[in-house]
Formats: sequence, C-alpha cells, structure tokens
Amino acid sequence: MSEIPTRFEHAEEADKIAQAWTDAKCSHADPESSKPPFSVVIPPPNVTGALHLGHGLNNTLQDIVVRRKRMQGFETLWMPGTDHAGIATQAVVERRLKEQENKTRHDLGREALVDRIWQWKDQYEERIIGQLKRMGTSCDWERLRFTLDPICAAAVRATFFDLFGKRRIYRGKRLVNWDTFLQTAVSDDEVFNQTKKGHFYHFRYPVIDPKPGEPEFVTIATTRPETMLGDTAVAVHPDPAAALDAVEAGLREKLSDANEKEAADLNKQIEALQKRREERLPELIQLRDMAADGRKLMLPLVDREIDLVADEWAKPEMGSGCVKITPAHDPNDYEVGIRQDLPMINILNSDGTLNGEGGPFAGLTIPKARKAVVAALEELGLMGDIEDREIELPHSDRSKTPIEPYLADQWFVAMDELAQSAMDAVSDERVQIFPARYRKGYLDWLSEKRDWPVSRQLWWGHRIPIWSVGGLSQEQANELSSDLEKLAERHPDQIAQRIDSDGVDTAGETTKAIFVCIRSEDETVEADVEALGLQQDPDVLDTWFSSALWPHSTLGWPAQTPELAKFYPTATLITSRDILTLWVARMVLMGLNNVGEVPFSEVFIHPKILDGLGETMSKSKGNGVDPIDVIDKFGPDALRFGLARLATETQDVRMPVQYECPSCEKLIDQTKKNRALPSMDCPACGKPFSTQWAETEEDKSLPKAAVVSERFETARNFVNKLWNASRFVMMNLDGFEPTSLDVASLPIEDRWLLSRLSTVTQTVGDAIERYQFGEAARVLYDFAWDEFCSFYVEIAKPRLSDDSQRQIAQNVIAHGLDQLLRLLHPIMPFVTESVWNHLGQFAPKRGVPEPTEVGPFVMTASFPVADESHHDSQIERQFSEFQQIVAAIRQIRASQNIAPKETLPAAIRCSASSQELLQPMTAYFEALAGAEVQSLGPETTAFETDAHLALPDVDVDVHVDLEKFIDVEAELARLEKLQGQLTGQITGKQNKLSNESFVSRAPADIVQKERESLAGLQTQLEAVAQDILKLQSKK
RNA sequence: GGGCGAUUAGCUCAGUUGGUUAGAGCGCCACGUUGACAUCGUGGAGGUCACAGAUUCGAGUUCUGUAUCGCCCA
Repeated sequence: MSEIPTRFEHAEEADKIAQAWTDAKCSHADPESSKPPFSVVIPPPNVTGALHLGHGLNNTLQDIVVRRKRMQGFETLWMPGTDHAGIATQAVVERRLKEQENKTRHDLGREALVDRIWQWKDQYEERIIGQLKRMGTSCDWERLRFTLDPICAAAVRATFFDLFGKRRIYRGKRLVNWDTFLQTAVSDDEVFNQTKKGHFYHFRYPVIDPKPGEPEFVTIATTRPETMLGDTAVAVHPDPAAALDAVEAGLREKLSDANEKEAADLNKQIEALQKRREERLPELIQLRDMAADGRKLMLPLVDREIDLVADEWAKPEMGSGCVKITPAHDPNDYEVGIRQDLPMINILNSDGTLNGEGGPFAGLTIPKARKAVVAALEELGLMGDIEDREIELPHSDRSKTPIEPYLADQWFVAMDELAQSAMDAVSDERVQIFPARYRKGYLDWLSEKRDWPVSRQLWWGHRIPIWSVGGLSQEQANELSSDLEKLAERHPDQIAQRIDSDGVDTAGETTKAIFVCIRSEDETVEADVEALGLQQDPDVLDTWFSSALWPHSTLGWPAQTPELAKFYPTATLITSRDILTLWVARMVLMGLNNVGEVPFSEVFIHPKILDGLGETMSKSKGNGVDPIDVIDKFGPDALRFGLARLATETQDVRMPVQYECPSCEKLIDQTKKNRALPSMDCPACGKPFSTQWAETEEDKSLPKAAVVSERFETARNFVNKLWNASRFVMMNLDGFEPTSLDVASLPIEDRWLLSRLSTVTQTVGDAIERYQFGEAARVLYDFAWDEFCSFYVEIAKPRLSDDSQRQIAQNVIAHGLDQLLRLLHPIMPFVTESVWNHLGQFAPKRGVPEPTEVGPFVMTASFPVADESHHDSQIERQFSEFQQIVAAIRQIRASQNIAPKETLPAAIRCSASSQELLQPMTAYFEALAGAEVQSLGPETTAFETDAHLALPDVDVDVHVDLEKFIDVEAELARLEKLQGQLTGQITGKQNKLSNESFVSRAPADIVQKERESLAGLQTQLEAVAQDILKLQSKK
C-alpha cells in the first residue's frame, strides 16, 4: 500500500488512463447496438484559434451529460469536429500574410491562399483536438468531422440543391455590409458600431426651372458628402404639418409624466419645434407640392437630373427637413429607393475606391473623395455650414475597418416558411430551451423572417454550387435551357436550372441569365455544364450554412446511414448564448427541412466566463486562459470540477486571472495594465518573465508565464481529498471479503451513510437532468468532504481496527467509496478511474446489500440509482444529533484552548430514545472530539467544574469536565458572549410574539414554533447565567 | 430606444414554494503535524442582502420605481 502516493499525480496518470479508455473503445458508439441511443453533437470549435476556458466549460458540461448517460446504459455518441469559420479564419491568415510577408491574397491567388488556410486549419485542429482530449472529453474520436470535409460538403450541396429547387434560394441585388479591406460582404452579426468624431455637412442642390415664388435651392445635410455622387433623389415629407404634430404630441405625452429636470428639457424641445414650424413649415409644404408637380433638381458635380420625391423617411423636425437619397449606399435610402422606384447607382469599386459613376472623382479612396467633393461644392458656392458631430460608424468585426453599405448580387435563403417551422418547433416544445428566458430572443429573432444572405466574397468555404451565364436574349436563353434539359436527362437528379432577368442591354432590351445548380461534386457534370459556357459563382457560402447542417451532416446525411437512423435526432445541445440565433435556430430549420425532424429536443445555454474585471476572455485582450495551462497546474479533474461548479442558473461568472511566475510559481493578479505588457518582473522573486505579447528577442528569451486562475485551487484540493480518503480506505481493505449484509441490522453510522447516499444520488441525478451542474458539483463536494471524509471515515477508523466489526465496516466503506466514484466520475473522470482501478485490486466484488463483480472501468460502470429503501429520515435526524454534540464539545475545547491530544470527560443529557442510539456510538466521541463519555441519558448531571452547552433543538445538554484545564477567564468570555447572543434572540422573539397581529394572523404552527423556541432560549439563558455566577465565585 | 440579466461577507458565488440567528470556497485570525490528506484538521472574526417604496403578521425571496454594471437587438 505504501506505493500509493499521497497525491494524485495527474501529470503521470491522465495519459495512461486516457489511453486505456481508447484501447477499450469506451467512447466509441455502435449504431448496430440494441441499447437505446443518446447522442450529442459538439458545437464545433472554430479552427481560427485555440480553445479557452469558455470552450472548457462548454465541453466539460457536455462530457458530464454524456458520461452519465453512457453509465446509465445508453448507446452514447458524442460527435466531435471543428468548424472552418469562413471569414474569421481567412481574415487571420490574410492578416498574417500581410504582417509577415507584406502580401495580399491577390498576390498569392485563390489556390495558394486556400492551401495556406488548410495548413492553418490542420495546425489548429490538432491543437484543439489535443486540448479536448486532455480535458478528458469522451467524444467518439473515430468520427471526427470538419465542416469543410467531403461528408459535410455533400450535405451542403444536397441542401443547396434542394432549396434551389424549392425556390427558397434566390439571387438578388441587396445592400450589404461591405468590408472594403477583405472585399467581402459581412453579415449584420459581424458588424459593430463605433462612435467617431466627424462632421455634418449642409449643402444645396439647385432646383431646375423653379416657378416664380419657389425656392431656387434645396438644402440637405449629410455626414458622408461623397455619397452625393450616387444620389438619385431628394425627399421631403408628404405631410410635414402632421408629422410635426405627431412629434409634438409625443413630447407632450412624455412631459405629462416627467420629473422637473426632464420637464425643462422637454419644454425647450417643444419650443424649438414650434419655432421650426413657423420658420420651415411653409417651405416644406411648398417643396412637397413641387415634388407632386414633378419638379426636378440638378445634382452638382456630376450634373445629373434627380427627382424631388415625397417620402416619410424625410423628417421635418430634423436638419433642413429634406434628405438626400442614395439608394445604393444607405440602408434607409435603399428602402426609399424601393418605395419610390428610384434608380440605384453604385459609386464604389469593391476595394472602396470610387468607380466611373464618381465622374471626376473616380479612383479616389473614400476619405480623399470626401475632401475633394467638399472642396468642389465650396468652389461652386453650394456648401453651407459644417458642424462637428459624433458619428456612429459601423465597422467590420473581422478587419476592424469601416463598413460601406454596398449594392451587390447575393444569394439569399427565403426565410418565411423555414423560420416559421423553427418557431413552431420551439413554441410547441419539440425543442425546449433552458433556461426558458432564452425562448423569447430565439422567437423574436426568427419572427422577423429576414431573408438570409448566404454569399460571401471569400475563398475559404463551400463554393456556391451555381453555374451561370448572363446577357442572353430570350431566344438564346431558351436554346441553352433546352440543352441543359438534355444534360439533366443524362445526369438524373443532378441538375436544376432557372432563368432570371439579368439586366438591360444597350438597346434597352431586358437580358436573361441562366442559373444552374449541380447537386453533387461531380467533375463530369461540372465539365459538361461549363462546356455550355456557364461559369461557377466565385463566392462561397456563409459559414453558418454548413454549421446549420451539423447534427445531420455529421451522421452522413443525405446518405441514409446506420448512424443517421440510430442517432438522429440528437438529444441535447449545449452551447453559449451568443449563437442561439445564428446557429441553433438555423440548425432547427435546416434539420426540419432536410430530415423532417428537429435536430435535438433540448438546448441548454450555459454561462459565459468573464475575467476578474468583468470582461469576456479573449486572446486579443491577453486575458484568455488556455485550459492546458490550468490542467498543467491543477490537473484535468480540477479544471472540470472547477468549471462545473460555476455553471449555475445565474449567467456569467467572473474568474479573476493570474500570471503564474515561471520561476517561483507565485500567482500575480492580472490588471488592465500588466496584461498588455510583453514582459514583467515577478514581484515575489524579482525574476523577469514574458507574456503572450513578447516580440523582441530579449523578451522572447525569458521564460513565459502561464495565464491561470487560482479559482481552481479549491477543486484541486478536492481531488486530493478524494484521493487521500480513497487511499485510506484501501489501506484498510486487507483481507476484504465480500459479504451479504442485512441493512436493517447495520449500525446507525452505516445506515446513515446508505441513507445519505440515497439522497445524494437522487439530488445529483435530478440536478444534472435539469442542467444544474453547479448544484450537482456542490452537493457531491459537501457530501464527499463533510460527510464521507469528516464523519464516516473518521468513525470507521476504530471499527476497522476492531476484528469483530472489521468485515462489515470494510464492506460498507468499500461500497460507499464505490458509489462516490461512480457519482463523481462524469465530473472528475481521471481521478475516479484511477481509484477505481486500485479499488478493484482489493475489492473486485463489492456492494451493499449484495456484492457483485465490477468491471475494469468506472467509465462503463452503471451510474447509481437512488435506493429508496436505504433512505431513513429518522436515522439522518439522529445522526445529526450526534454531529451536533460533537460540534458542541469541539467548540468548548477550542474556547478553552485544550490541546487535541488531551481527552476530556464528558456527560450528555438526552432523551431515553437518543440514549439508546448514542450508547453504541460513545467510542466515536473519543475519535471525533477527544471526549470520553462518562454518562449518557436522561439523568445525567453536570460536573463540579463544568462547561455546558445546550442544544435545545434536539433536547440535549452537553457537559464537559474542565477540572484539569479550566481557564476561568476564557470560559467566562465564552459564556458572556453566548449570553449576549441569547439575549438578543430572546428580545427579537418576544417582540414578535407580543405583536398582536402576528399571533392572530400567522399560521398556528408557526406561532407555536416561535413560542417553543423562545422557551428553549430562556431556559438556556438561565443556565448560562447560573454558570456565569458559579464561575465568578471561583475567581 | 427595445429586450434580457446581474447587484448577498475583503474576493468568487449559493440561497428551492415568503417563516428560527442569511450559507460555501478562497482570503483573514487563533490553535494544531509520528500516518488518509498541511493540497490537512478544529474553532473564530467578517453581511443595513444596491437604493426607495408597496403587498404581508412576516421580504434576500413577491410587485413598482431608481441607480450602477453586463449582454443582445435596432
């Protein structure tokens, strides 16, 4: 036994254990199994970078669920994989290319760039999988998928083909968020707003042929003057008077329930509004009439006639009351353009420079064009005031450069019916979301039913499977279409085509375009289509398109595989809240569309992990914690337990982050300042270390500090506690003989343990079932430490060295440990497996009441089921009495500062029934409290030099003989403190009970309880007062 | 502007349907180490439950409002 070390050496053990699991194929799922299925798909981590603690939490929680279900006898599949993360990964690789080689993707070309990204992917996938494996996640590693691999690609093609055929995919010109740096559209979700200093420019457009009395100019204002080159109208409100009325009414309503400060402000606004009405309204009405009369304006600099239109987008209360309309470069103007049927003029090239429509400004970048346009307008005398103003500017999350609204051809998925299907699935609870409050966000987002733009002008991703040719006459189109029909007959179910209008040719005729979608990645079919003059769309699909298919694509869909039949739909999806809409909602609708069933029945949204300053963790801030660093320092089980106990209902957890000095292992709190430093000196040992920001050779040569959190210390200590308790148990299993036991005749401490096990098993099971991982972890921690170790094991010590009791005690304690290992295994797989292995050598057959053979792995052992027959609340109450007496004796000892090795005589007054139960336990007072019980029962009296503590709740008085130890001052201090506490409580209760309405209105049992409790306190107080008198006489 | 959430001990967090004196871990103080464990044990100090109202015999818990912080959407 001496070979079992006093610590669990995770660094040496974890790999061996993981290897043993792999060799035994413990986590491999068999679709042919007759066991009921339980499956989970991993939220595929981005190959953009390595995992941090957020992923650590996500995957720990999944593994807890998965391991438990596996132990419960389900054929369990946890499908692992990674996500190609289109724009994010390409952006990272492009940025590196720029930094390290000063090249753009265009210097490299499509194929070479994609090659580089694949290299990146291979590197990070390996890293990510390595991180997951070290955390102990029990994925089925034989089934690793990647969203860009051939299996997933086939699913993407099949889905696109299907939606194209159903006309749920269409092509349209839409205003998109254009990233001029990456030269791609980015989704709304990839845009963030930043407030910057800018200007608000006022300028004038001349009216063409104004009638007498009509204004010669219209004044408009904008923060982006260069967009005037793309203006196609100026709008004025169709009913400016009513619009002003409405605004005023709104202000007055606010005024009616405003406080004084707000009222003053509101009154000012109303005043200003009335002034504006006097000054501006007549002209706005006049302009409205001019618009109705078809008056036009001359757009300066490019000399283009543009319309004056009446549209509600113009706000009479703002600016001049008139607004310029640039439909191709502003989302609101785009809406106006659609309503008013205005031309849409794109003035930008894809790189953000002005195109030919910019006339004299063509080729300039936006900032340069802005200056030039302003100067030119000034020269023409058309420029008015220029105000300073803070401007909310959209930026691309990927390149951190400003977004330009840009009109581009895009493929869209029509969302009306698909979104509805995903809403219905949640509304009728085929998919349940936990915590339930997230339902609202999910439903609100889907209810907008905004069509989903899926084109991305990128090179990394699933190429859009559309081939097209445009500029055709109707006849040409018909001819080509029939050629394609013939081709389609040769390749059944592989080709779908559609004719759309394309544009207008020089003669003013509408031209046609033909779009062909090819179902499978088949070079012959593609070559045949290309031979007809069609070309493949250069764009790729939004990365979420392939992730939306994840639960069925990973199982082989569209092929009808055994895996799909056995494991779809999956059971539960555990993820973070920020992708509830982008990912979860889309998986639901795609699952319904493709397979006809929801992809999972439950979704659990877990908290986010923030750093000590309340900020989300990320590499770019320097506060990201790598799970590997935590594992190196504290072990995988500590990482997992530490994370699991954080996963409470309340969202988001702060986790203060520290640098670990590589020289002296001191933990140094991270601050905003030091987390940005490339290197620093350890405040403890003074030696320098580097951080992730190290750039210079000098910094890089220093040892690097890991970024960890001491929050895992508690968990590490718990692992060690379990290890050592197990070690003790096994040290005492020599000569173990499996024995059938009659539970009813076992001593109270054994029945107490069995009863507690029954309760804890039930609570833990329920908690995990309800995704209350924090609760499960806490209950197990408290049970293992405070009950199993602190009481059961301590009590077992004398029994294990007593031959007459040894065998029973061995059987029960082995069973207790066995059950604890099983319960803890899903959270702490390594240490439990290691102990299980050792335990098996001493007690290969174990269990209460009937020992049975156990298997080689706790991972594949059965998860405990609460044994109701073992639960005994009477026993638990009585044992609690014992615990309280122990605590009372310890308290007296501590207050008297009595050395642990000294044994104290004690006398315990209790009821006759308690006496019966406590009599056999008297030896344990010695073991747990160093007390020798000299008398026990109703007739017990105090000692001559007595210290007394009453336990009114259980009707017990504890007396300790202080003859040899008495420290009168200390005892007096203890008693006086107690007296103070009691007096306070008594006053409180007397007040409560003298309150007439409490006595008459509160339920009788509550009042009765208060009365009894007061009486108990008063008796106690009297006793204390007497003890004090007695002691004072001895002074 | 709309929605969601948070605010409890120095720090990080629990607190089930309203009912004794609001809990844990870390940190702090005191004492303790020849045996399972100092990654430990025993005891202790430490809280106006953000603020203001309301409901109630009784509010950390229910309702309304305010403040501060965070996230999502526009």
